[in-house]
Amino acid sequence: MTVAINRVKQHLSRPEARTTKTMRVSKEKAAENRERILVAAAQMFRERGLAVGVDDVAAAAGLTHGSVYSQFGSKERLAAEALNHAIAGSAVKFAKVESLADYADRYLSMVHRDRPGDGCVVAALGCDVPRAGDATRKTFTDGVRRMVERLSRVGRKKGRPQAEDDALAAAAMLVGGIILARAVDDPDLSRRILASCRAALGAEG
Amino acid sequence: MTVAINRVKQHLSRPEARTTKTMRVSKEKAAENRERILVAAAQMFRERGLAVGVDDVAAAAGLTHGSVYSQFGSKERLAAEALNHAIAGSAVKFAKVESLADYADRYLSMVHRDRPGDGCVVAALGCDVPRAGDATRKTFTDGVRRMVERLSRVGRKKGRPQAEDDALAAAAMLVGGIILARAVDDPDLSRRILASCRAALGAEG
DNA sequence: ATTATCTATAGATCTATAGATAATGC
DNA sequence: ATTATCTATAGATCTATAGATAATGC
Repeated sequence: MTVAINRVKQHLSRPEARTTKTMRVSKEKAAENRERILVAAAQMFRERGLAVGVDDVAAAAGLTHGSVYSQFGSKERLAAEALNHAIAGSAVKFAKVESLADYADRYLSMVHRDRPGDGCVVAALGCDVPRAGDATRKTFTDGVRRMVERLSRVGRKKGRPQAEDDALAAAAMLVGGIILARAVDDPDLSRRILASCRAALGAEG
Repeated sequence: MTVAINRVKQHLSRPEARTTKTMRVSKEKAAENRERILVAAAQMFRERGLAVGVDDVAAAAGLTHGSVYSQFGSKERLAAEALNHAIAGSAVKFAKVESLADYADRYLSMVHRDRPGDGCVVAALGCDVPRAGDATRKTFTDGVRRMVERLSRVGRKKGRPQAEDDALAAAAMLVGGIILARAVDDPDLSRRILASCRAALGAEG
């Protein structure tokens, strides 16, 4: 339904084009379209996996798949750019976090569990990435690095030489915790998984 | 290639059928075929995700997809049974583990990382399961429960009331650790992830 | 002249079903 | 008579490309 609305909107904004089939848009508009494709792709890939079709992504952005190919050339490049976009968003979201406990509280929340489309790429696509293309894997690895860096910066025992070890282990527990909480079909077990991981990482819970 | 060999084998075992197109097999043979489909499916789903086609699975078992539908009725039921088969296999593998450190050492190994087809279903398909059918999710949840039970049984601090909490958090770190180690495209980072998680869980590393 | 977009379409795949086949197992 | 299997095929869907279109931006 968003699709139809977007399509209509674009037509309404240029009434003289109503009878024509296609049109070329301004550079500004094209950049806007590109951004809209990226936003849609970033959300849909996280929600439904990398198997989401190019046509679905395009439709969600109010365009056709031809436009996506014109902008990105291939699905692989679209995926890599979309992941990058999502990772940048997460970096902003967690920029203000000040302690590991705080990080865990936000990351291992019910909200994050229930809204994968707005959440961490690593948790949403971790299992799919080994089967994805090189560009996608590279972008993903960058996301993991950023997450680990932030974790080692907010780690409680900053002086310790094992700061990076701690951050890597914490990242694994965060990612594994959300993945398990999402996958399990028992709401109570799901809640216990999140709570246990939060507790293990020092959050009050 | 395994495909072709299997097909030939089946034909060689009944030479009089060589000229015919199809044949019915004995109950015993049918059960054998079913088992072969399950083994192939369990491995392929873990390696390549639930998106693997029915035809690919059938071919790997030396049969056609029609046979799979005759045996399982739908892809969903095949997937659920295949996961169950794989989970049973893992239970056997980890039955002898005696401590959390031992568990971590085996689970967070390079061998496990590099052979997802023979490894833990939870780590291989955790991200895909939320998007799968109910039967698949249910079987998966059962697998998580079994893993957690075993972990709480081998937990170092058995007397503690938080035994289950510890097991849930440990499961998250194990699963997250393997997933990250598989996804990342930097071998050194991958090794460090495994080592850090092993250390955090008390393994000597 | 360039180019973002659309339409149409090719060529793969994928799940599922229908109908034929022929041996099994009663 | 039953049934495990195969073949053929329907009907979706998916990635990608070619060619047309028409406004932009020089």
